[in-house]
Amino acid sequence: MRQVFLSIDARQRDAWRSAFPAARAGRLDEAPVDAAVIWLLLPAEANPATILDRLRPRTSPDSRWVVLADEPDEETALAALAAGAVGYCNGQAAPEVLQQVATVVENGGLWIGQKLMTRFLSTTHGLLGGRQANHSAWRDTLTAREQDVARAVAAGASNKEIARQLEISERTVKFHVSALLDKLGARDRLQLSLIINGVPRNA
Amino acid sequence: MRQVFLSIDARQRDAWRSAFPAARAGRLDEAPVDAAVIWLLLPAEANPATILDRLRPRTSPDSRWVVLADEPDEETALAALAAGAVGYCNGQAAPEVLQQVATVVENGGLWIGQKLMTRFLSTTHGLLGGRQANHSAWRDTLTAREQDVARAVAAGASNKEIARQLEISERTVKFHVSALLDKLGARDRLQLSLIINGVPRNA
DNA sequence: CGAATTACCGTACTTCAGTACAGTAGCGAG
DNA sequence: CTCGCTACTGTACTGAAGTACGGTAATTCG
Repeated sequence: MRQVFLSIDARQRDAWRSAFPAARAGRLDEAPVDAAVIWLLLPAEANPATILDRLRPRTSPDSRWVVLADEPDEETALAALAAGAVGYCNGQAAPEVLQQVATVVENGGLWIGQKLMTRFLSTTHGLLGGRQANHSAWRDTLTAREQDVARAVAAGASNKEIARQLEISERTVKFHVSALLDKLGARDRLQLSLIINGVPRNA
Repeated sequence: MRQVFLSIDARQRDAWRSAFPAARAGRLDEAPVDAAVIWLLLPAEANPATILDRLRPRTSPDSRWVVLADEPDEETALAALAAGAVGYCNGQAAPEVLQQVATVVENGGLWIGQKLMTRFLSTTHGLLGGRQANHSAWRDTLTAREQDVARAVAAGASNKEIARQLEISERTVKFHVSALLDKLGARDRLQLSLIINGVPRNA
């Protein structure tokens, strides 16, 4: 049996069900589990480490774990991976995505999702003292002044505030903002801030 | 063409060659590159960020990058991933491993190798341990519905889009957004998104 | 020199966000 | 049963964001 789905209360995930129609679902405290990939739906407050540790003796040493979370967050992802999981993704993900995850982890890969990855990396990179000349992807298309405005927008400033900060008219701020939206393909300043802050938009 | 192998001096990798006999190899500074997976053999002293940034405009935005290193190290791995690579592995790896890496990254996965992964995690985990009260701080003040709206706003959706997503009227979305701004002390939805996305506040 | 780029500013306009001030309805606690 | 909380909706309004025209001045580059 390749895939098994486990949850605490035998809750079912429709997306998962349709991704792997032939697979089995069960409860966490069940008898020995044998599968290539074991999917775990954990409640938000649960500690992945404890659960994985309790489960490990009842499973084959070479099965691969994927933790599903309804509200993924960085900390839990780290905890899950540290506890031996090789995948961490949103429980509401589309069936196609889940199948992709399966392919990846079965082949020895690691899946933590694009969104988590970015945040994860930005945090880590800063903490490790890496020089932050990294996300220059957006930077090199922009002029110096546009970068000033971009930073201010990304920090949540209004046009009026930016105008005061840079000592230019509000009209000129709008001018630069429009250029930024155009160059970076954003619809409004919020999406602009997501791009600049490295938060990818969802599909 | 699915795989392309690039290096600075047209050096060849036998392992890679036999993993993908049909694929093409070339030099870094070549004309536009189009491939699903682009393999990059970088010298130890090179900065992955610089090279990837220089290369990015000449490639399709949805190609996946794998950086090969003769002497893999944690810092370079981080730099490569931060610069947009989705794989980092030893250039001397066996063909079977390389094919596995290809499968993983083509399916949207991330490959950084078992050894690096463990070191990586232990470092990160320790560093992140301290500062963790922030992410769920906003969650427990909010009702279930407010959290739905909060997530959508943070992702950059407009009121109209959220209304469609949640199947409620635009007016109700505004209602929830106002409650969110009040509860979380944000001035507008941009600041709200910064709070929810965990982007630190500056002046 | 002309052309392109950058930075700057103005008025007028449309669209959206957010608030004010209403209201209905369900549900659980005291 | 009333009180409080939550979810939902409506109309009307203000102000901000963003666009569409317009313009001047300085710089670099072929």
